[in-house]
Amino acid sequence: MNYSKHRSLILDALKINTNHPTAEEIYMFLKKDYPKLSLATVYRNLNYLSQLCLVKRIKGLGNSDHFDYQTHSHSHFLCQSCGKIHDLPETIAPDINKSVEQILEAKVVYHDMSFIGVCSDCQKHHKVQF
Amino acid sequence: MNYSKHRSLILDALKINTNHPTAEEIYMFLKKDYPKLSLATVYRNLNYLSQLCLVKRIKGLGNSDHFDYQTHSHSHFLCQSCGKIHDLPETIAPDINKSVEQILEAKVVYHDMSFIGVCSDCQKHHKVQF
DNA sequence: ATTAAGAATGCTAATTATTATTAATTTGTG
DNA sequence: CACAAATTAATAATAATTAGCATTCTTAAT
Repeated sequence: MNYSKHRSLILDALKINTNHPTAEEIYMFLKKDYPKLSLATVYRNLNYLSQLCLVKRIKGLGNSDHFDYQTHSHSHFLCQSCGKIHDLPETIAPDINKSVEQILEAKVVYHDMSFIGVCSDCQKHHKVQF
Repeated sequence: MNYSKHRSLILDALKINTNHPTAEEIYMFLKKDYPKLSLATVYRNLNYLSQLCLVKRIKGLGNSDHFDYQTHSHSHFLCQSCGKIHDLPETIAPDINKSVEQILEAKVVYHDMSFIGVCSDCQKHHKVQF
C-alpha cells in the first residue's frame, strides 16, 4: 500500500473528530478544505483502514456505519435522544471475551458493545425522546 | 393498531426461524406460501414490531439488519467465516447496565453486545475466513 | 349483516448507503 | 526523469430501506 495524502487526511480527521463520524460526515468535514476529495475515496479508505485495524467500524442506531480512531476494544453509549455516541472505558467487563470463548468453544477476535438509552445531558434538559 | 394477518405471519416466521433472519430472508421464507406478500410489508411490520419491542433488531456484520423473536436482553456471536449468528446467555455480564449507568449518569434502556470471531464448527472444518 | 372510518397492503418510485468502473493522476523506484 | 503500480475523481451501479398512493382488510357502531 502506497502513501496517500487523502488516506492520511481521513485518518487525521478521525483523530481530531472524536465524535464517531460516519463516512459522509468525514467527507463533509474534509470537503471544506479539500474540495477535490471524493466521497468514494472516503469510503474506500475507511474500508482499507478498518481492515488494517487502524480505525474501528461502529454500528450505530441508524443505517450508516460510524468510525472511531480508537481501535482498542472499548464500548459505546448511544443516546436515543440526541443521537450522540459516548465512549466507555473497557473496564466494565474486562474478561468477557474469554467467557464467550469458553461458552461457545469459539475464537473471539473482538467485541462490539453498545448501551442504548438517554444520556445525562438529555435527562437534565428534558429533551423529547424519539 | 389493527390485527393483520401478515404481521402475525411475520412474527410467526421469526418464532420458527431462530437463525436471526434479515427482512429479505423473512420475505423469501413467507413468499413461498403467501405469494401476495410484499417486501415493503415485511419491512413496515418489522419496524412496527421492533418499536413495540415484540422483536429485536440486530446489527450483523453486513449492511442489512437481522431480527430476533427473543426480545429479552441477550448477546450474539457473529462468525466471520460462515456468517451465522449464535445466541449467548445473558449470564456473561449480569449487572453491566447498572455499571454503565453509574459511569455516565445515564439511563440505560438496553444493550447490544456482539462478539465477533470464528465459531467452533468453522474452526474444526478449517474454513477460510473472509 | 351493513357500513363507514381507519388501518394495512401491494406496487412502484424514491432515498440512502455503499460499492464498482474507468480514465486520469499520483507515488515509489530504478 | 521514466515507468509501473497505487490511488483518485467522477459517475454509474447496486443494495437496503422507505415513501406515496390507490386498493383491500378490520373494526366497531348501526
